Amino acid sequence: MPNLTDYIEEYLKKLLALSTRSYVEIQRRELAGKFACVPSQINYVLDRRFTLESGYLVESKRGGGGCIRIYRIDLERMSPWREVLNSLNGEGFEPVKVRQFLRKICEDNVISKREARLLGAIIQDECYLVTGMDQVQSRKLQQKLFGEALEEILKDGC
Amino acid sequence: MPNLTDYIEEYLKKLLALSTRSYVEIQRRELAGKFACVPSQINYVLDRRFTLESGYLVESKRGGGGCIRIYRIDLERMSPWREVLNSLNGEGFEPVKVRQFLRKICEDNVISKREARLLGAIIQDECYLVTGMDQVQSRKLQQKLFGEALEEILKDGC
DNA sequence: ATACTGAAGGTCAGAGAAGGTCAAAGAAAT
DNA sequence: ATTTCTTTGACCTTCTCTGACCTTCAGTAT
Repeated sequence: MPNLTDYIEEYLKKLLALSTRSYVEIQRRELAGKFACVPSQINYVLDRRFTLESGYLVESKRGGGGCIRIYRIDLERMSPWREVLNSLNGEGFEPVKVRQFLRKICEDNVISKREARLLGAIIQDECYLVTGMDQVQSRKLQQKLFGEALEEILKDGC
Repeated sequence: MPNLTDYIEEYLKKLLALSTRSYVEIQRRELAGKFACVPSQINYVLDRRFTLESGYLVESKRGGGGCIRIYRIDLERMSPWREVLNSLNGEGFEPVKVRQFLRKICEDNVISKREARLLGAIIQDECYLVTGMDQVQSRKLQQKLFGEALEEILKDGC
C-alpha cells in the first residue's frame, strides 16, 4: 500500500526517466500543490529517496524564481567512489586512508592531480587544530566537507 | 527558472560580449523601461551580478545626460585580481564574495568548473553549523581551508 | 555669476516569493 | 509495546522586486 512519499518518489523518477538530460527541475511549491501536501513533504521525499548512496543528487536555489534540481548519477560514475562513499556515513573515515584512495583514483584518471591535491587539503588535520575542536568533531567536519566536495564531482558532466 | 534579474544580467553580458570596447554604457531609466521594471531594479542587478569580485566595475554619472558604464575587467591586467585576492585573504572573507570570485576565475579559465565547485563546497556555511563553532571561528577555518586548497591548485602552474 | 529646474542616477527599508529546518503528532511495521 | 517511517505546521534564510525619498549635474533664467 503505497503512501504519499512513494507516489512523489515515483513521479520524480518517471520525470527523470523521461528527461533527455540527467536532471530535472521542479518547484517545491508547485509540486506540493500537485500532490496536495505541505511543501516540506517534498524535502522529506528528497531526503529519504534521493540520497547520494542511491545515486541521486539534489541542488536548490531560494528566492523568487527559485527551484530544485535533481540529478540522476549513473552507476559507472559512482563506482570508483563506492569505497570512500561508504566511509562517509558510518565510521572509518580516516584521512590517511582517504589519501591512499585519492592517489589510486588519481592514477586511474578519475580525477586530476590538481583535484586530488585540492581534496587532500580539505582533510589536513593541521588546519583544524586552531579551532579548538576535539578530534571527533574535526573528523565529522572533514567528513562533511569531503562529502560535499565529492557531490560536486559527481554532479560534473551531468 | 530565470527571473528578471537573470534576464537583465544576461542582456548586459551579451552587450559586453558584443562590444568592441571593454565596457558598455547604458541609461538606467531606459533599460528599466526595456524590462518594464523600476529603475532601482537595475541597481539591484548591478549590485548582485556585476561586482568587483566577479570581474566587473561599474561607474556612473548623475544629472542630465547621466549614464552607467560597466567595465569587464581583464585578468591580464593583473592589478585588480591581486586586489581581490588580498581582500579575500584579509579581514573581509565572505563566502558570497568568494563565490563571485570563483565564478570569474572559472570563466577566465584559471580553474576548471569542477575545481570552482570543489572550492565552493569548502566554504558552505551550513557544513560548519554542526560543529558548534561560532561564526568567527567558522570563518577563520573556512578561510584557512580555502587558502590551502587554492594554493594546491595554483601551485601547479595554471 | 546665481538661483532655479528638471532629468538623470543612488539608497534603503519593506513586501513578496521562493526553498530549508525541526520538532511533534500520527501511522505502520516489528 | 516499541520502534521506525510519514505527515504536518510553525518559523527561518535567501533572493528578488518595488517605491519613497535623496543627490548630482547640465542648462536656463535672472
